[in-house]
Amino acid sequence: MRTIFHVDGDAFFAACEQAVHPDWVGRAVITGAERGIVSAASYEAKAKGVSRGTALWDVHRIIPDAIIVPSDYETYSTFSNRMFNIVRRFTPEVEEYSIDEAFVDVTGCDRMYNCSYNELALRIQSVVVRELGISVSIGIGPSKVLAKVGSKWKKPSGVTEITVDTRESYLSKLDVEKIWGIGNAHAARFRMAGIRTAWQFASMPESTMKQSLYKPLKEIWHELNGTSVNPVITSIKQAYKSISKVKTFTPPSSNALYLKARIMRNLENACIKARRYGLLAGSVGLYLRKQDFRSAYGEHKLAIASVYPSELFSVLENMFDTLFDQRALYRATGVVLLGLHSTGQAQKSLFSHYNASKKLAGLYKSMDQINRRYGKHTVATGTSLRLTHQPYHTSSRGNIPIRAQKRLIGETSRQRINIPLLHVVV
DNA sequence: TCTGGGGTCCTAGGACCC
DNA sequence: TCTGGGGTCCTAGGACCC
Repeated sequence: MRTIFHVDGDAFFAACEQAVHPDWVGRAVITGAERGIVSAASYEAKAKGVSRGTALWDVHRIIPDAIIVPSDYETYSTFSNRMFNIVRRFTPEVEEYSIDEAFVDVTGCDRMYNCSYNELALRIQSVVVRELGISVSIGIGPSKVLAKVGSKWKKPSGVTEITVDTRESYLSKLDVEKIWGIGNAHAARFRMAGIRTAWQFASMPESTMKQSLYKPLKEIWHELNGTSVNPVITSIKQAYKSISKVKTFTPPSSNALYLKARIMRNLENACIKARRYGLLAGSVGLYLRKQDFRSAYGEHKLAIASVYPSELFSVLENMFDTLFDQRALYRATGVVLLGLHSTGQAQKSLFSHYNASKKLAGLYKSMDQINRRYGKHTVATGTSLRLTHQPYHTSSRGNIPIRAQKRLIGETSRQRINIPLLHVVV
C-alpha cells in the first residue's frame, strides 16, 4: 500500500502576486488581464463571488477596487520551482504535475521522520508558507486519485487524509464528474445509468467496471478503491510529443487566401518552438475551426521529418484543400507538429535531401537569430505576408482583420523587401 | 460560462502486408 | 478468383486536463 500526497497551491497565481506585493495581501487580486477572463482569483475575491472564468467586466462590477493584473508566468514558475524544491527536501519522489501541483510518493516517510503522514503534511505546509509566503493544501491517500480528492476537500491550507476505510464518507459527497479524469461526457452517461456520486462509481462491481471499454475509467475505479495504478513519475518530462499553435481571429472568414496565411503563421510559430527545443516533426496536423465551433481536422505523416515552414506548408496546403468548405465561416486555424523527435535522430537516408536541408537549417538558424533580436516575425515566410498585406476580397462584412490594419499603419515607416521565400521587414 | 490556448492518452476503422 | 487470419501503421476524432 502506497501513501501519496497531492500538494496543490491555493489560488496559486493570485497568491504569488500577493507574495510579491505585500500590500496586496488581504485584497481582491485577479490575474488574467491579458485574456479578459479570470485566470486566478485570491480568496478575498472568491469570497465576493468571483471565480475562474468570470469575465473581467463582471469583476469590475462586483469588486470595483479589485487589483487586476496580467499573468506573469515567469514569476509563477519561480515560485513553482521553489515549492517543488521544498517538497524535495523531504523526499525525492516528487512528480511536478503542473505549475502549482505535485504528487509525492511519501510511502515510508512516516517511519523515516517518526511522525504521522498528517504531521508530515503540516510540516511541508509550514515551510512553504514561511519561505514563499504562499499556502498549499495537501491531500493524502493510497492513490493519486484519492490524494487529489483530498487536496481539493478543504482549501486553503487544508490537510485531508483519505484511507480505504474512510473513503466512502468523502466519495459519497462528491459528484462523479468532480473526479480527476471523469469529464462531462462520461458523467452524462453515468447519470443515465443512475450513477451520480463518486462512491456509486467506485462501488460498482468489478465485473461491471471491466466491461467499460475506456481504459482510464478502469484505472480511476481502481484508484478510488485504494489500489494505486498510476505511479508517481519522478523523472522530468523529457520532451514534447506534440507542439500546437491555434489562434482565433475576428471576424470569422471564409477567404481561403487569408486562412492559408493564418495557417502559415501558425506553422511558423510552431516551428520556432520546435527548433528552440531541437525537435523535428514526423507528422503535421491541421485544424480548421468553424464559427459554430465544429472542427475539421487532418493529419499527415511526412516522408521526411522537418521543422521548416517552407518544407511543411505545401503539405498543409493540400490538407487545407480537402478540409476547406467554401460555404463555412472559420473562426480559428491551428497547426500541430506531431511525431516529434530530437534533431540528432533525424534520418539521413535521402542524401540529396539531407544536403538541401542543411542549407535550410542554416537559413532558419539565421532567421531565428534575427527574430530573437529584432522581434518575432521580422523575418517571416512570404505566405504569411497575406496576413498583413493583401487586400482580401471580402464578404459583405469585410474580412481585413483589425489587427492587421493597425499593423499596416504602425509599420509604414519600415521598408519591406520581398524575396520569393522570405519576407523581411527592414 | 456560448467558448482561449496548449497539451496527453485512448480507440476505432481502414489500408496494407504477409 | 476467392478465401483465412493476423499484425502494424495511419488517420480521425473523442475525452480530459491545466
